[in-house]
Amino acid sequence: MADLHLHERPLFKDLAHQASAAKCMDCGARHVGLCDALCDFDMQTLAGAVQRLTLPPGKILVEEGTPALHFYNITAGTVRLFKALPDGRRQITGFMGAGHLLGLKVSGPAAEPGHYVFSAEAIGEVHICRFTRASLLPKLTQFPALERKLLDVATHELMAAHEQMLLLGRKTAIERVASFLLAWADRMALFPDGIPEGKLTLDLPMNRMDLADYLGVTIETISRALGQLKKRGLIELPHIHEVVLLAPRKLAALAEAVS
Amino acid sequence: MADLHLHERPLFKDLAHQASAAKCMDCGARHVGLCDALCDFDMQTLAGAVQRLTLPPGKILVEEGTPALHFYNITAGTVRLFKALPDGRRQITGFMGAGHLLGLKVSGPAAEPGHYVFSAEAIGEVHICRFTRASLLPKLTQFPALERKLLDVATHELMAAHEQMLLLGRKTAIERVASFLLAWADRMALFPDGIPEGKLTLDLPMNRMDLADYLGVTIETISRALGQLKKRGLIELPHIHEVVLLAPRKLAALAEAVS
DNA sequence: CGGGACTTTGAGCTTTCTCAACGATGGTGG
DNA sequence: CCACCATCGTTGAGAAAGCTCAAAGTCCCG
Repeated sequence: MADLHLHERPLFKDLAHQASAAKCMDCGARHVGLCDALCDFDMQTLAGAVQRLTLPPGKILVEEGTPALHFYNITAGTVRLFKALPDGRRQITGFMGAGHLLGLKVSGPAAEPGHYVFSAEAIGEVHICRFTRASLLPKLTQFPALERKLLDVATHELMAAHEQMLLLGRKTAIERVASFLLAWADRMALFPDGIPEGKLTLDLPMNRMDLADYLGVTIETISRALGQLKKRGLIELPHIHEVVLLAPRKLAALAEAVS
Repeated sequence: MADLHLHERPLFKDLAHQASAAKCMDCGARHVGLCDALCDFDMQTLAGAVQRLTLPPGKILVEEGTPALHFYNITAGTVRLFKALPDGRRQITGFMGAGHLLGLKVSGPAAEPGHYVFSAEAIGEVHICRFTRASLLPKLTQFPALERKLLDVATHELMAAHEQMLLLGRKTAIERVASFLLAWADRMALFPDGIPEGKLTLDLPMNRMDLADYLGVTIETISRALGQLKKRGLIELPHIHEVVLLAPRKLAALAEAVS
């Protein structure tokens, strides 16, 4: 509703500070992800268990049903999370960007091994920081602040998930697309003071197929809905991966079926 | 997939033990909800801030957008959680039963006041144990075990939410109903050793409208899907609020689109 | 026994999907 | 530098799943 624009926002946006010494200390996501909750001393001990990796487009990070061995902290790029049915139908459950932690949701209690309950693939090139679950989980009990942060993250994702259920269960195609564009703009921190009146440019790293599988429709429907929004003067599409919101407020009214 | 039947299960099922002294000590949900994580001593201090209430059918516990003042621990009955659009469309995001904690998801960081992001109503008569967020939140920092339990709960709900997204975004009406029946059976702890071969009776406290709004279809579609399942010999409908699963395995194959 | 709320069933309609063709775009090699 | 090719996106026409509207059937409760 009124605070739709709050939902998909990543929890941490301050990329400013930079340390300099060890692997973790000069990480771009140092003050973005949960690493912030580990004190510097402990960061040193964690750094030993950490791998920084660069993944090519399409690279599979996580496959549903495989043993959950790692956490992934995304430092650059975008990842799609999804679940699939045996006949190939796919539902993308979220897009994760810099500062997001991957691997929280596994079957069984959080403290036990378990298996991943989703798959994850890189969209475009992705930089991640990977560490074993075994190395982080003990830290949880040691640093309550870390657990608190994980709880905040989980709670936040839960709210976004419920908003998405409303979208998938009850919104029309065009409302879904409008809602997505606004949520994406908000997540990119483009709404510091609420939804603005004027125009606003968005970069969409994902392709139409991803969008379709995220919004529970087909690529043709995505294409037609975007066309419709363009025809109504609500957006422009300068490039395939770029959308200009011409009237964000009107888009919001459409997304929430106000009027 | 294979572990669909794991998802909707409440975390705690052992209703056996009974204490006897104070308000909390003889609570039926004492070893079911998160109270288990508070030591007995602290339970006493919490008991002072607790109200046990009995709610009539249809009673609104929580209204979306209002300040989040309380946590609710459900001790008996079933509650529907939902989000609604201004024009009245409604999406039920979950059904909560005995042992479930309500009020975790609010806007803003978990430690701040914030507002509820969902509404909640009693289905049938519901018994709850209500306490203020203000009284519980300090306990979080004090008892890390409590925070851990909340994290487990949130993680578990997140998995269920993602499973539901797959259902809402990609499954047909009949697959949705089949999936729901299995998830509900599992949640009622009827699958201790996986999905059985033989028949199995379920009580459905909610009406068709609730089912429809949970599964993202209309009541007519629910009715037709149940009729279809009956015609195929997969279920029986002795009463409106009772379903007999005649062939749970076949139902599971249908729910996951296997074959 | 009657009334209201809920459920089922039926008929026609709408939205979205499917299938197919066409168009754009970006990368590659000549 | 351009032409070609593969991939991705758009557009159109017909089909289908599910929705809407309407009527009849059930069930519960007083």
